[in-house]
Amino acid sequence: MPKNSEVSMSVVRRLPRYYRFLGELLRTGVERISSRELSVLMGFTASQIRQDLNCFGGFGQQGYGYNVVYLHEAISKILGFDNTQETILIGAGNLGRAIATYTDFKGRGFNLIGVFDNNPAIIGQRLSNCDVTDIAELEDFCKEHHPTVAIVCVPKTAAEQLAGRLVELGIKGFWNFSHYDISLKYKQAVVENVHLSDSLMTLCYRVNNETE
Amino acid sequence: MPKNSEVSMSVVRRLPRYYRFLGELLRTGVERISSRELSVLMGFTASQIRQDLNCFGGFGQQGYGYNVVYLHEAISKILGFDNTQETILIGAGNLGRAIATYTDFKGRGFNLIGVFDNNPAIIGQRLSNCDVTDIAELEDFCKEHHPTVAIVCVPKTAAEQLAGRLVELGIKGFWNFSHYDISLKYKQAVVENVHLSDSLMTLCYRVNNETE
DNA sequence: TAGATTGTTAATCGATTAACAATC
DNA sequence: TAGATTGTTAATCGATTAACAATC
Repeated sequence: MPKNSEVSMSVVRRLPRYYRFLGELLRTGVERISSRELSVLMGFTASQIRQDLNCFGGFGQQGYGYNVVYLHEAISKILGFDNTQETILIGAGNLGRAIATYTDFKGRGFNLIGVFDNNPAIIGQRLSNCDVTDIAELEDFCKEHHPTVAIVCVPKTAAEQLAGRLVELGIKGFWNFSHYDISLKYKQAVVENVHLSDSLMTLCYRVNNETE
Repeated sequence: MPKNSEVSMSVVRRLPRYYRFLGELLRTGVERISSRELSVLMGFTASQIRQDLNCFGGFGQQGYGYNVVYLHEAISKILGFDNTQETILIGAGNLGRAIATYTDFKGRGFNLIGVFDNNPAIIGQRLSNCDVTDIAELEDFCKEHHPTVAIVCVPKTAAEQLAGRLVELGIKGFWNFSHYDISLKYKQAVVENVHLSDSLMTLCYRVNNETE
């Protein structure tokens, strides 16, 4: 098995998709599947599937294919779902509330332990098993509970001010919904950006150019 | 200028980022910028920036660089913001409501004209200038107003049932928040997926493997 | 004019696909 | 054993970077 750091981002970003489709097969009661069959379901080439999986080890068997239960479990381990990250959410506006409510943190290796906001009208409300807390208490909270991941659902300017503070407090990973580019200044941080408006702009281009 | 269809997806997906950074420069009052300066701000190489922009035409001037106002406006045109797409939102749960409230549709070439749900408790509520309407009225509405884009904020199974119906009714573009893979069955549709849980799983992997 | 910076071609790099020997 | 399908190497394809002549 190659060292994980050698695995390219292209491959890593396909892992969740494998996990989703295998989960589906699992629920359907499918026992084994070949890279060929999986390629039809997922819209990848069989070659790519075998290549991708072999970055992490040999999970298949010649002449048989892949055992669905075993492969699903293996990918869950690779993604690191059994190593829980203590997580905080910053910003409990519309988007933050939707994220907190909608997301299955527990099943994905995260444990939401705190929600913060600066709006007095929101502070004190209950959200996904957490009391929305004044952002002023962020330092105290982190020193006590040592979260490693932060979900950033605040406007750009607020994110700009928060990022350094969060890195300082030991946050290693960011699920970033703001337009502030955390990675540019904090190179060591792991940042997954969800730029909704970028996605919408791309859709605009494509609707105008791909449908003729 | 090459035909748009020749422009690769990699380039298209960077356009919104250019637009965002140029908008920022615009607000800061910066008049001109070189690909070198922009590369430092954005974290792309200067070479890539020039290469990308030249897919759409020569917007710069040797020895000068790029005029910020002009380039910003040009990218807005390329993205197609001046050609408004009539848009409907399906699913007014937590996520749908956040999307409807949070998103600047008007500034991005979209016009939200209808919101649909099947939950009687939600139908009739007011959301982003629309009355939440019973999904049963989808056909009548589309035949009258001819929307071209649908935002899908419903669970996987509902999306699976809806997709064909929407394509049938003339929807060309999908902003898809569900885990149903619309493209697999409807090849002609333009689909932008926002797979939040995939993004979170990727973060899980990276936090576990990139921070040692 | 001299300096700067683009537009564009060529070189490099990485990712995907094809092919096939190994093996269940 | 024969058939199927993997793991893996080699070939192809596409995207990024480097270089530089054109030109403002």
